[in-house]
Order: sequence, then structure tokens, then C-alpha cells
Amino acid sequence: MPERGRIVELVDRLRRIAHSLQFADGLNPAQWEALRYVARANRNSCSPGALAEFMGSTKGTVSQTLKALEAKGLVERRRGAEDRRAVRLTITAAGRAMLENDPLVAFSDALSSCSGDLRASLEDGMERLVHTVQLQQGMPEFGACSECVHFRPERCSATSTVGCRCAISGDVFGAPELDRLCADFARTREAQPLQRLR
Amino acid sequence: MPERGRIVELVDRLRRIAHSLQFADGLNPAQWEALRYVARANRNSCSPGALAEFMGSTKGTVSQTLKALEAKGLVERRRGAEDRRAVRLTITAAGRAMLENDPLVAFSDALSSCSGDLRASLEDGMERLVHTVQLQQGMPEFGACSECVHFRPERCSATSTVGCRCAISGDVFGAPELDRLCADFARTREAQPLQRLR
DNA sequence: CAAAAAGGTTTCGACTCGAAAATAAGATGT
DNA sequence: ACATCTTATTTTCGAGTCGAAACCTTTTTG
Repeated sequence: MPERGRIVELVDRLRRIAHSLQFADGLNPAQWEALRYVARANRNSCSPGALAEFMGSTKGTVSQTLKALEAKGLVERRRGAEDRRAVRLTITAAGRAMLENDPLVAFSDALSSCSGDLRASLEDGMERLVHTVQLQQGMPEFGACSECVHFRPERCSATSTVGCRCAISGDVFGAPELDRLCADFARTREAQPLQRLR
Repeated sequence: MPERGRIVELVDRLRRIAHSLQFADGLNPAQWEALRYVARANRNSCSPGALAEFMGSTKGTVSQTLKALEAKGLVERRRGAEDRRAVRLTITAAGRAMLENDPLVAFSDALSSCSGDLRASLEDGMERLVHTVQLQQGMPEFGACSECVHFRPERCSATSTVGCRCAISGDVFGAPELDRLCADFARTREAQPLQRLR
């Protein structure tokens, strides 16, 4: 019997540490999370609504977080050209600069001295843990095209780069956006998570 | 280059999920964390001060968390017999019952279908990650006698069970308390964390 | 077109948390 | 003994976060 609650304690310790680290540079944890998201989401998902879903929060709450980030000059809100209800979020140069000293890189630093295999196996394990819990709890999952059900490979117009036509939105994403987070993400191969770790 | 920020995203995802799960049964994340702590700390560490240190919070904040838990009948606060400034915290039967459906067991459940080796290697990796970051950041670490510098094995008075005399507090802990968290904990072998994972 | 739906923002109230002051009991020094 | 310092905790207060509900505006639908 390998002690039932160890993972519970570890997850809560991680939560507590990550929480307290993220009060750096005048931002709070929600603001750091939103800033990271805006830097990492594809163009279809850079909206307050998608961010709210990502954060498991409400649009009202997210609106205030974004207001704070905009006031600090870290993100921009622009109304959409075609659909004038929509707001498109973009990170500014100052926002990217801020992310250079993301307080959570402390976790990345902690892994810097261990082998790539070790790091990869830990990351894979944590990723499956996250995925499994999100699935069990019916939480939405965000991810990139490469593992998405809606992914349809496609050649871009002029160049020979392989892009992605999304079966949901119908939009084409080029190489730079293929690795970005998407709100329409649905993982391929839903079953048997965590059975084989590597 | 195995993508720099993956661990950052995973940790923040874990934080977000753990946060939102912990609004169950009328408690909030701080209250769940405190309840778990009271159930898990040894008798020297069951105090508001130690809890504040554990949670990286202030005594004032913790005092309110405890007031809420006491009002719900989940913990008891009793003034110490010898030192009347001190308060000793104990978990009630209702508190233990509450912990039976700790919302974070979702993480334990997520690992239930994978092999013991896999689970152990993931837990070991996460533990080293937590330990390394706590060390880097100068955060206090809590742990049990078995890995503590101050541990001095000792036979209990009447029985033949091996206990622990703590070199700091001078107190003797019997078998049931050897695995409990202690505020005076200091890990043996400070160096090279995460070099070898197993 | 009117009505409903979708995307966001604002308002309001409850709650959390940290800083500082207050309380109270030991410990220390003379 | 007595004043002072330290330790342990609680209370008070104010800033800030967050969610629910109401509101505004722009599409979509019937």
C-alpha cells in the first residue's frame, strides 16, 4: 500500500508554491496566467471568452483581469473587424518582456540539472495526470493542432510548408501557429490515459 | 531543445485545477489545506503559527481560516496546558469525515489505473521538484522524522517500539507520530536533488 | 423585422488576505 | 520583585479578487 494521499499532498504543495511565487512584478496569479495564455493561444482563441473557459472562471472576472493587464500596457484589446462583438487580444512588447521573468520558470530551473529523459518522463507523467483529471471532471482541455481531432493537414498557398485546416473553424493555421493553444481542441485517442507512461 | 516552458504550463494547469476543485462542501482552498495539515502534523506542530509558516501565510490570515473551520466543527482550538499562550489544534471526528471526500483525491483516482512503479516514479519526481524549488526559494520545508536531521532513534519506555527523540524539541515521538509533518524538519543530504530520479 | 443568442463589460456584494495594532503569557535582566 | 523583551495568537481595517446578475451591443434566427 504505497500511501494513498501522497499525490494529494504533492499537488497541493505545488499549488501553494506556484500561487505564492506568482505575486511578482505587481501582477497576481490570475494576471500571470492570462498573460501566458495570450502569448500562447492561436488567433481564434485570443478572446476574453476563450480565456474565461481556459481559466475556469467567468467572463466578468476575466474582463477585470484584462483591464488590469491593459492598464499596465501588457496586452491590447481590439474589437474584431468582421464581428464587432468580438474582442481580439494581443500581447504587447512589454508583455513579452514581462514574460521573460515569469516567476514560474523557477520550476524549469529546478529541472535544469537533471537529464532530458528524466525531465521528459516527469513532464509526460504530469501531463497525463492533468489530462486524466480534466477528463474525469468534465473540464475543457486546451491543446495544439498536432494532437487535435479536427486537424486536417494542408499545404499553404505559396510555400510548401504544411499547415492545418481546422475542421471546426475552417481556418488555416500556418507553421507558426500550429503549436498554439486552441479553444476548439479535442484530443485524439480519448481512452486509456496513464496506462503506459512512455 | 525540449521546449522550455512545458513544465511551467503544467504546474500552472495543476494549480488552476487544484484550486477550482477545492471549493467543495462549503470549504475554500485555504480551509482544505489547513484541515489536511491539522490531520497530518505532529503534536508539536499543531499550532496556528506552524500552520501559517506551512501555508506561507500570516498568522492573522490563518486565524480566520481556523475560526471558520472551528465554526463548522471540523477542528478544535484549545489553549495549551503548560504554555497558556499556545493554542493546540486538533481535528474532530467531523473533520476526519470531511477529509474522507477531500476533493483532491481526484488526483489519486487519476493514478489508480496505472502501475505502482509508474505512480511512484511520478510522485518521486514531483517531490524532488517541490523540494528543489522550496530550497531555491528559501521556503520552509515540512517533513517527517524518518528523513530529518534531528532524528535520534530511541526505544519507547514500556514497549519495544522504536520512537524518535527530536534533537530540537527534545520530545519523543512514538510510532504513530513518526510519519507526521513537523515544523522543525530539516532534510538530510541537502545537496544534489533531482540528479538521479530513482 | 422582432426576438433570441452571442460576446463583453459593469456593478455589486461576499469573501480573502495581509499589515498593523491589540492582547496575553513567558522569559530575561537587574 | 519589576520592568522589559519576546513569543503566540487574535482582532481590526482596508485593499483587492471573484462570481452572479444586469446591461450593452452586434449578429443570427424565426
